[in-house]
Amino acid sequence: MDEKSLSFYEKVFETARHIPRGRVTSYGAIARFLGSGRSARLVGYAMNLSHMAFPPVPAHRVVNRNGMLTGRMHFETPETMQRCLEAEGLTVRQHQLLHFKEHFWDPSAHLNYSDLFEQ
DNA sequence: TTAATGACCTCCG
DNA sequence: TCGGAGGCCATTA
Repeated sequence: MDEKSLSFYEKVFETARHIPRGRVTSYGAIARFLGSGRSARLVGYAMNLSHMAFPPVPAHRVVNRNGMLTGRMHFETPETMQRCLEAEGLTVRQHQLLHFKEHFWDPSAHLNYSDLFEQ
């Protein structure tokens, strides 16, 4: 599969893999980076499939716009997502990320779409 | 082919 | 400032 055949969710995977350890981003931020800021739901759908993706996708670093761990139910156990984040130095309270803004990592500010998907 | 679904976001009252 | 409703678009049945 060449870069042009990359489906939307494969681009989501590739973007998510670039999220630095200890940082997080949002579905909407990824959607905007991929060119369709209104496709945030598709990013969520893509994360559903990320379990069988290889290389692995750090899906736990993707939360919703408020820093809530809305996707925790889709991990092996509802605690998995929180544990992964805490293992990276983040603090989770009531299924919500503390200091979300400070740890927020915006793909469109650190990555270049052309570099990733168009060489 | 049509209809329904979804780990969301934004706008409007 | 807060809450509700609509919209978006790929994938699956």
